[in-house]
Amino acid sequence: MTSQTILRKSLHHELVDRLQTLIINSELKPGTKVPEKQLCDRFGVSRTPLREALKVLASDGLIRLEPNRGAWVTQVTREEVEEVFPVLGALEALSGELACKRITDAEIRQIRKLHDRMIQSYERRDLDAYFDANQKIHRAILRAARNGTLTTSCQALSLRMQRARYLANMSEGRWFEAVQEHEKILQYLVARDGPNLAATLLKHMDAKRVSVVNWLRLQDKGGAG
Amino acid sequence: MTSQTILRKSLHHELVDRLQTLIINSELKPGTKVPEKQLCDRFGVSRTPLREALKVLASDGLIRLEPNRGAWVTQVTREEVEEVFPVLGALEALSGELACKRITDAEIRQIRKLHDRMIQSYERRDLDAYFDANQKIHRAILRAARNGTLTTSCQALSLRMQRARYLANMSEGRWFEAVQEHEKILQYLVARDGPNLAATLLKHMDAKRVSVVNWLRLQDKGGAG
DNA sequence: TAACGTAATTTTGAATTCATAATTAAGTCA
DNA sequence: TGACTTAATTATGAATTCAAAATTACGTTA
Repeated sequence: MTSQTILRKSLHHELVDRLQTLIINSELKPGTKVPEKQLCDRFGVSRTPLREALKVLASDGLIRLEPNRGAWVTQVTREEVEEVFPVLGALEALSGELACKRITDAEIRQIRKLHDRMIQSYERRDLDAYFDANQKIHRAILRAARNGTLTTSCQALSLRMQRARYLANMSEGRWFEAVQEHEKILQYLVARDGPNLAATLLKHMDAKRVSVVNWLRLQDKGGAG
Repeated sequence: MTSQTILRKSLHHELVDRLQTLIINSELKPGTKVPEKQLCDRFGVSRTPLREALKVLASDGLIRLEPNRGAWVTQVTREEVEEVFPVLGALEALSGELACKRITDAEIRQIRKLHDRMIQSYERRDLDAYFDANQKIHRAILRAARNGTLTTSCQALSLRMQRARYLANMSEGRWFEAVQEHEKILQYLVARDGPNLAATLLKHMDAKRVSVVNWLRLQDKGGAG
């Protein structure tokens, strides 16, 4: 039993969470093998619940199971990005549309706060803080849509892009553009203008796709990340 | 080792498929407990791979895991239907849009064949054959969209609705309407008219939602299914 | 030394075992 | 009889064990 030993109710569920975190923080690096034994030691669990968690992560596309060769952390490929972002775009557009119908004034105030914080992070050029606030805004809109299935689907896909998205240090120009888009997002949300919010979120997501694809292209050329 | 014993490579993966089938065919009935031991006997496997499969099915929402109380087949509730269909609508709309950009003439010919078969099934009032052709059409459009992620997401959600959808014996009026919608779907696909195909698929899915919700309402009142 | 083949080791997949929690059955008392 | 305890049984969650596959280490030969 190490200090990190897990004590919560459903072991495999907790492990799913923890492993997701490790993958997003790229403590488990894309393209590498999932060190089963090492993780068992680290979390103080046996292989059974760990392997249960791996099956779930595999069905979410975060790892790939190779028969008799173990589990591998999946790479974020260009093909995957080109697939996932359009789907994410459609889902976020829907979330915007639903949110406009259901969001409360209090929730809008909350989002405005997050928005302001995001703008301040932008002005400081603090990418980490920017992404944090950004993500919280998208999540808040999703929550306002009052659709758990939508939330789950979005988050699953988001997760797959997150590694890449975090690493995609945007160009100064793209960053400015993204901030402008967010001004519109807030504006349409306040106006409860579903169609325009949906369209803006869709465009926003497509721009993100382009940004991430560009970054991947650089990665391929430039070598190490 | 019974006659149904599974021999394929990845046991848990095969079990995920088989259990999904059992649930869709409601051989495992909504609201009932998943008979772990019985299934192990039936498939000639031990509890380990079966339980791995159950974790995956739980993450897809087909079953619910209650700590220390086993796995239960989830009910199709009205709330779930109201959540899932809008998401499915958005995804199918996207699939239509993408399909229009990418579908080949050969694929359209194939879909036309399925369409004709569906119409014939309608004229015979053969609901099973109708649903079969219907589903194949939707899958063919999805395939033409050339987006594996979209396909996976759609099918996961579809699966959750399938039990309900099959059982939703449509009213004569609704059935006629659905057929009309499918005529438009084929038409827009042939014309490669993405926006209109998307809109039609969205409407189609929303009508399905209404139909399923109505059927659930009857279930609640009338008792047994 | 480099390529190949074989033995030792490790890893994987899945069955089995084991402690604990939940359920059922049996017994007690009003 | 019917509510409440308590004991027996069963089911669950997770560790352990075991056979088979893959990998590594080693030795042989050209």
